[in-house]
Amino acid sequence: MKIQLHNTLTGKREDIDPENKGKSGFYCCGPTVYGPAHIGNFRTFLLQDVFRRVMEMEGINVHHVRNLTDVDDKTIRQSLAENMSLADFTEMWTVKFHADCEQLNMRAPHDEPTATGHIKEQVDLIERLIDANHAYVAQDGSVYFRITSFSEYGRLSNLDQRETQTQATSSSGDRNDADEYDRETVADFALWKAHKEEDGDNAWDSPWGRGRPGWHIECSAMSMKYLGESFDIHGGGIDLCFPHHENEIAQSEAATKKPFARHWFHCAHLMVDGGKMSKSLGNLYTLEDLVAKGYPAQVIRYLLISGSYRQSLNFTFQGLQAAQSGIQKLEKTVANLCQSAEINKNEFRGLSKKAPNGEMEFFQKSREDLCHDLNTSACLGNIFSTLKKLSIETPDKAPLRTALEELATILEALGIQLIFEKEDGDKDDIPPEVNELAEKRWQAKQDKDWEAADQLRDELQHKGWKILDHKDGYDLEKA
RNA sequence: GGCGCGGUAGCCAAGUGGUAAGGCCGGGGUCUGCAAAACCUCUAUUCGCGGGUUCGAUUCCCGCCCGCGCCUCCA
Repeated sequence: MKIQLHNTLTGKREDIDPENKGKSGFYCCGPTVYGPAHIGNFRTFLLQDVFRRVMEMEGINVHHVRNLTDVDDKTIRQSLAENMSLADFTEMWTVKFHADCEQLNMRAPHDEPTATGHIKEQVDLIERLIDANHAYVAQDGSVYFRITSFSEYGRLSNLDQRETQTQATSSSGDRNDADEYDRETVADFALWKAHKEEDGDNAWDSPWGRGRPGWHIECSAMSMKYLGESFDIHGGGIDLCFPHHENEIAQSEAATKKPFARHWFHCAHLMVDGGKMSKSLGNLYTLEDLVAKGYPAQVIRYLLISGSYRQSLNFTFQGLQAAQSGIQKLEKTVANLCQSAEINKNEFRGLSKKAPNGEMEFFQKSREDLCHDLNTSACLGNIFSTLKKLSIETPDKAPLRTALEELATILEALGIQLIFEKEDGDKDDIPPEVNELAEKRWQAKQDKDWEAADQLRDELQHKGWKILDHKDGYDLEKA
């Protein structure tokens, strides 16, 4: 089935990979590893993960690259502050990032290049730009991209040159004032930054002296190295549109004279309580924060992908709660259907497969939602409505099995793993005294001693256990 | 100021030129000694406001109001 995605560059929904069948280069701007990624970062990475999964479901061979920015002002500043080498410092946060990704059930990219691991590629690219007169060396040994040499500049973010230049003049403030004297135009951006005192030992040799790469150049150099000078899809948060992606396009296309990424895939931001998430407002959450509050990573994943990617999603705890209830409903319904189909629910996940060439019988709508501009929200909606129909119409085992296979396939594309509770092993976790109370209460109930039974039930409640009665017995569940 | 996104039930959120998916919460019911759980079921004559086009607009056009984001290194 054809996959379509809105392209920021053209403002239209376009087919993905219409010509280069079966193979797709997908580059994502990854995190700067100077601290724990927050759930806003993860919303983007998660949506990218879903998109990759959708392509894979449809049989496209994706080459997924996501970089790690391991040298910039923040990483340098923090590592120095913590008295660690830049390498050790960024390694520490990379490990943390990977652990978070795994918890969130994200597929690892095929390549995860680092900026410091690709100094040579970046230097080479900068040299090409200087040779082509698209870049120049400033007095201090920094190298800048000459944006007036690239007439397409501003196309992605719809800024014309006059605008970018006046904007730069009026808003650059004093942050980069030292650089400004060296630049031909204030809007020119750094490809290579000459070494400064505050960088410590973090500098590399280059034809222009010691220094370090500017931020934008790493993505150009690394995407081209792993995916070629032109590739299919480039993704990131909407905030990267300008200047980061604009700069990437300028650098790359000026150097290669070829179109860079064909398709630009931008995710809207996650908001918190209706506004931007920021450290200073104290509303910046990490995965760890939420897990510590008792929300499983799967629930967080569900919430973060439950809104469509072009729409900003407002994070609230009420929303998290809703996500938790939603995923639980999904789990119960699937467990019931598995029972009807005489399938062990633990084998449910294994039922997923690649999507068929033709249509799905039951979950085609959900599949189309995913393929048509990654409409995760509609996809989930259609999952629920299809499930409702299924449980009412209760078809025979064979069609039910087909339905479950399709559902497993869709959920695999969403990366949602259902966790079925009350597995056989779980009973062991019940403390003996709790079991004893529950037994007593059951006995009292059999004896129709309601008062005693209710009292015991309250007691169990206090100990944090809930009784789920059914006809000829009961289950215990942690409250 | 420029660019972009959005305003749909208590909350979250799809969507289409033909009369409003889904989730959460809440109500009702079945079950139960009562609960809980589970299952079933109900909840927007209406889609920010005012015009226009149309047989018909939430969906297209114009204007207005409100919210949010980006505007040089934040996913």
